[in-house]
Amino acid sequence: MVSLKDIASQCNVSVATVSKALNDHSDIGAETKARIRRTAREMGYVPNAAAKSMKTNRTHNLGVLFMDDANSGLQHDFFASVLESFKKEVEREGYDITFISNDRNTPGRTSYLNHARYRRFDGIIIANVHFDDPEVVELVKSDIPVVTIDHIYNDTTTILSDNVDGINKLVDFVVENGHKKIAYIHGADSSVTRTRIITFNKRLEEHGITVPDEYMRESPYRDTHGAYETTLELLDLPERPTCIFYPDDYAAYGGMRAVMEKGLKVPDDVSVVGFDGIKVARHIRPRLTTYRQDADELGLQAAKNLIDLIERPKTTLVKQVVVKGRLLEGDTLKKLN
Amino acid sequence: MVSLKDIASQCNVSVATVSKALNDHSDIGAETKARIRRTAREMGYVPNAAAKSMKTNRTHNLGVLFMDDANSGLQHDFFASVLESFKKEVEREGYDITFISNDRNTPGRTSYLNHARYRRFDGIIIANVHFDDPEVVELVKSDIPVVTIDHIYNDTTTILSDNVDGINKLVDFVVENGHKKIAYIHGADSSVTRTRIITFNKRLEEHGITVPDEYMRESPYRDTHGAYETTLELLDLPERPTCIFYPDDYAAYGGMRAVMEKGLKVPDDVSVVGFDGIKVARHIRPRLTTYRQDADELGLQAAKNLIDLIERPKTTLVKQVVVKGRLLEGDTLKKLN
DNA sequence: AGGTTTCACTAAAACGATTAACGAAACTTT
DNA sequence: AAAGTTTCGTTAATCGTTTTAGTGAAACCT
Repeated sequence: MVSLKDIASQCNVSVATVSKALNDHSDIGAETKARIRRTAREMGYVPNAAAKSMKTNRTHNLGVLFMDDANSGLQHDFFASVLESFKKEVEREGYDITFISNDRNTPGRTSYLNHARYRRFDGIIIANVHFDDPEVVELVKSDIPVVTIDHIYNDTTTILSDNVDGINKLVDFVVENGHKKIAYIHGADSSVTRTRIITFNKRLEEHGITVPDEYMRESPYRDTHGAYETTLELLDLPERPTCIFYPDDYAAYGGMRAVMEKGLKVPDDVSVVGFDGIKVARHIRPRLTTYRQDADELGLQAAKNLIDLIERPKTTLVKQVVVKGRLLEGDTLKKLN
Repeated sequence: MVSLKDIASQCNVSVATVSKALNDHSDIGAETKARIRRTAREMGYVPNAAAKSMKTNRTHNLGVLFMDDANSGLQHDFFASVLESFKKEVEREGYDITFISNDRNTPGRTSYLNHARYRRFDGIIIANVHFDDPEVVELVKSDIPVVTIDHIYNDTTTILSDNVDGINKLVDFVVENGHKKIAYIHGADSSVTRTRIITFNKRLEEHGITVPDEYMRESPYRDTHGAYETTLELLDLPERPTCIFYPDDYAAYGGMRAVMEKGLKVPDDVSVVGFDGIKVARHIRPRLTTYRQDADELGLQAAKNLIDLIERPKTTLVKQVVVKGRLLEGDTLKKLN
């Protein structure tokens, strides 16, 4: 590989001059600069990121921690979209992204934090992990700039979907369509789940509807089989709900399968409401009624905020950015009466 | 950050000794070694990947080029699975992965190759790109070890699905179910597409079935709308096909929508056959009849072969690894007669 | 006692860049 | 014309490692 030294000797100048010429410092003469740059191009010079980072203490490389223990990280349509959008934005700013390895049982692995230190990431984005994992907490508490998606820590910038808005919109829509017996299969406990449950109950109460305990069930996020089982339980209740909320779209498909296998129809017998707005759902009939989170905006905000934290630490505040989504009216909700 | 130098002065030994102790060289005494290692741990030492790579000429970082111009890279369920599997395997071997940025119109961007050189990737995996893009070709022709997924170059190791097996299995299955009027909406031209088309025609011929020209249509991969439109054309033919093959599962869903909007039923009026076996399809009814590519195995093979090329260049052959998938019998194929 | 091995460690160069400090012309001032 | 300013480069230190060659002391042999 051709280095500054090669260019220097080719041009009969010092290495320093070459460095300055290529970085457009003002103390190199115009034609010297031009000559050096031309030679660099002709020789096929490419800077060495490692060498550069040693001097500048900046790698222009961001760490991505993006995986739960179900390992559905990249295959999670919604988070893949967020990451895609994040990636696009940071690349525009000259950053690359590298995954923080997450396989907990590889021999010789180190903690997330040590991995991040080893690669000297300038910043880190965290999403879709166990946020109470001590290793994750350690990472968040470190001096490396961090942005989290969809989970609130103190002292950390967070980008999150407007879950309150989402649940409110869905509840309103369902109630407007005449539903009164509404069940909610919610995801496993987390700050997001709690927000959704509270909002769900509160909004229904405002509509004068109380939700019986047996209508509130827990089933993991993105677990179609769990949702399937839980839906069967709901359908066997003496007072069958007319509408079921799901923790996410995948779960909703599991639920719809249960409804169909019971010999019932969606939405004629049971209405179904998802959450997320996964892309593939737009191509499948019946179209799922759901709340589409704005993955692009989430990724964009994560990128912008992280880069601000890195490049302008003095003037950047830690904050929570809430991103609104929108109601997607599909064909899985029946208008009653 | 604590460096070798800090440990050295703490232990009253030279930097060289510390380096050797941590790397377990044989010429450091046992108790010195132990003392140094303990101190390193206590001081929270983490090696600096950049410094290390400068001396060793190895970054233990692999480049990933994984994006077509539709930017459906990460959101492509199938390729996300491949990448996930690839990632897991290389991490086991101590490698990280970094994306080669693909946004062609960011100011100051360099070619894929230059990006790869800048980061000094030890190797590169390429999938789902325009393989005839000059920049991709340049990358493949470079001296950096490369493995491609699903595209054959000379002199490059390729991991590919057994498209011949896939099409044969699907054709056999469809014919066994009594279909004779079989249309094929195939993807845009590529080595994979060509293989599939040739196999499709050949196998049907062996079954004594000739496919009229108007049954062969082209529509881009993963384009639900294109598939929708093309399906409408097929349904309007005087001799409507009884079964339609699609380039992939997404396209198949687009096609199914067209069938339904025509007031026809899948599979009663028109049977539908996909390709890929995307995960979400297992949760949606009707279940798509398709050929499930073994994404995990593809990723695993890509990882193993790439690492072999990097670590054992002398003894590793460039080769083509073919990975079989399996027929997924769903509910979208009707048994005729 | 002198010579040879072995052991445990150090010195120093090198990887490829950046940058503060310095210096020699050349050009302005007064 | 002496002094001050620009202008354009160079020198040398440095980032954190690895590695080759070398060193001195102890241990072994004869």
